[in-house]
Amino acid sequence: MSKVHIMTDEKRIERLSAMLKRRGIVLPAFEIYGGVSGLIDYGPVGATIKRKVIRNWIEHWTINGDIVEIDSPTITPEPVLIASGHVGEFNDLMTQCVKCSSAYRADQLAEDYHPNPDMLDSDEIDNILISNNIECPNCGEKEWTPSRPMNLMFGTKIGAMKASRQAYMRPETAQGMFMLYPSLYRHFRQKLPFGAIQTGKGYRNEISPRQGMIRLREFNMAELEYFIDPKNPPLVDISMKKDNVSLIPDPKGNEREVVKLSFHDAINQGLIKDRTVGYFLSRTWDFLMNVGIDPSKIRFRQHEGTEMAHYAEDCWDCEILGEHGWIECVGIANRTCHDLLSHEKYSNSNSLRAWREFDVPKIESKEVLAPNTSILGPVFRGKAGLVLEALEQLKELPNTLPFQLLVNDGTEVEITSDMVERKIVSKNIAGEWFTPHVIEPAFGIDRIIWHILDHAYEETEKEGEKYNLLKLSESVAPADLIVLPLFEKDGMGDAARKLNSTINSMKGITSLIDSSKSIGRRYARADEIGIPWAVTIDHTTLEDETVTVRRRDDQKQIRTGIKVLLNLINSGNISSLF
RNA sequence: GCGCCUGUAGUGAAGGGGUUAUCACCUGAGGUUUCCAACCUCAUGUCCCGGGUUCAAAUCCCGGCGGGCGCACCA
Repeated sequence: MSKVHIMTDEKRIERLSAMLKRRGIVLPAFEIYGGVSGLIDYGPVGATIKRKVIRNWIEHWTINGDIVEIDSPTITPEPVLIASGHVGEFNDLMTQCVKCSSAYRADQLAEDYHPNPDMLDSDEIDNILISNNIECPNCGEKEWTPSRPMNLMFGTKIGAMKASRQAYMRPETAQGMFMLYPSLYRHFRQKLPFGAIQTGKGYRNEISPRQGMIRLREFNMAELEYFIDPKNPPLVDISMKKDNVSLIPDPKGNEREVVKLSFHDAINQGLIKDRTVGYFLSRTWDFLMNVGIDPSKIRFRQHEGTEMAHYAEDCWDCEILGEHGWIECVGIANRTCHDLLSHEKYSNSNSLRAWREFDVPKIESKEVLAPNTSILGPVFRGKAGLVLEALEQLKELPNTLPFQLLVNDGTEVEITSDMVERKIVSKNIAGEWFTPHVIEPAFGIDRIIWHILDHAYEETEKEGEKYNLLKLSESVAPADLIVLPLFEKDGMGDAARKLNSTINSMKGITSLIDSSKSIGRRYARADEIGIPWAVTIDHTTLEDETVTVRRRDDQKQIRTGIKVLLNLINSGNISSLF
């Protein structure tokens, strides 16, 4: 990742983090036992925000019907991750230069001294480093720390004792979608394109988790695998996408400059090469708008060849600017057929393909030597199968019979004219099997939530005092509204409780109630956790069934009837009051 | 993993080898109050963990754990 130095306001991060902790949004996990780096809790307020972000994400992708949700285990048997490449990629031995602390893959240092260094264990490879006086490429020193495997996956065992199988906590949810490909293919009536999404936990045993919620050891992922026929890519229409976005394309000419273009133009000008990738970039943009990310703090950056993941053919990151600088929050990769092909190879399954029908069936006719098995069989006995195979594979037919046929076991046999019949066979070929390509948008939910909070957090002043508010989008706010009795007495408290339970009985609507301390303080508390609307019950309410509705973002208040308000809440349209 | 800095109520801070660790805000109970963190009374709650030095450790030392930054690593 290119280094980006942004002036970050560390004090603001501290104040924001303190608020998140104080208000039960995001907290360090296991804190009474000292905490564990890279693990966090979402508290009573944060868990709701997280759930709403994920729900928005699921609805965003499933709305067209071509994408379905699945859910698979986090514990994954080793062969799956061998096929996916994770075991190989993650099990490298690392060593460090004692002098300058540069870290290297030990097998790469030992490359010239052993034919197959990645097969060695750490003692063997340490010996090679010492006995060959291998120098540190950085400082030239020849002293190395003992090498150790840098396995970024959490290992575990399925079952006990001898019967147990090696397994890992999944490092990504994507493999679950590939495992279910056969089921998805049937579900979608064997027609591409289609996709599957999954949200859930992923695990990476990071060497040094940093930056709060940015690099976690257990984190929330949301991934989409969209399967396409590369020869008939889906028709996507993004002509409506006129918003200008910031793009940093991979330069052929070594320029890494931000280009402001609409997705539509970026595709038409060839800046985004794959239309389908472009479509998902624009849909990603839409999602980030929905959950309240600041559009001026988003950019899409194409990976350079060297940083491309081991599977990806083309890759764009969506980066979001926050207090930690530009952070990769979404990766959109064209993984091509890599995963399905690899699983097909390792699992011996033949159901990881799709059928492509030709527009016009192909008629293939060729001249063959059709075997007469009643003669061939008795003559060649055990070898007959090999002979048949060799006959079928024959590229050029002999002009005359008998002839010498080379069989797969290296021997030659004589084929006489009574054993075969020369004839022309024609075959009607309606289509072909192929391995679909897959486009993968992968979202880091925790990173997105951090930026939602970061962008929504506003520090202002009110009558000389500091005043914080969280201007969350209604779609991710921890509650839709809060009901506040001006006072507990004279029946206002009862009226508030009644209204609150009426609102909460509406499907999908969450209302809170708060009656402790002064009204100003309660507004402040609600503002700080981002509740967009406050409904206040006062003396007038008791007389004429009206309440005041207060808008978080400008503290404006409007008086309206309870019945009118209930209708607006139900239709999600409170803002039309203002 | 290395280096530098760091850890005191829920939050933010002060202090510091010796009686009962200080302050503000927050939180809770009661009072007061006719819409934006008001006020009064009372209450709850803290020295990250382990070891060492010492008559005595929250304070000094060592280690661990956590946090921040830099280097390295990072799908």
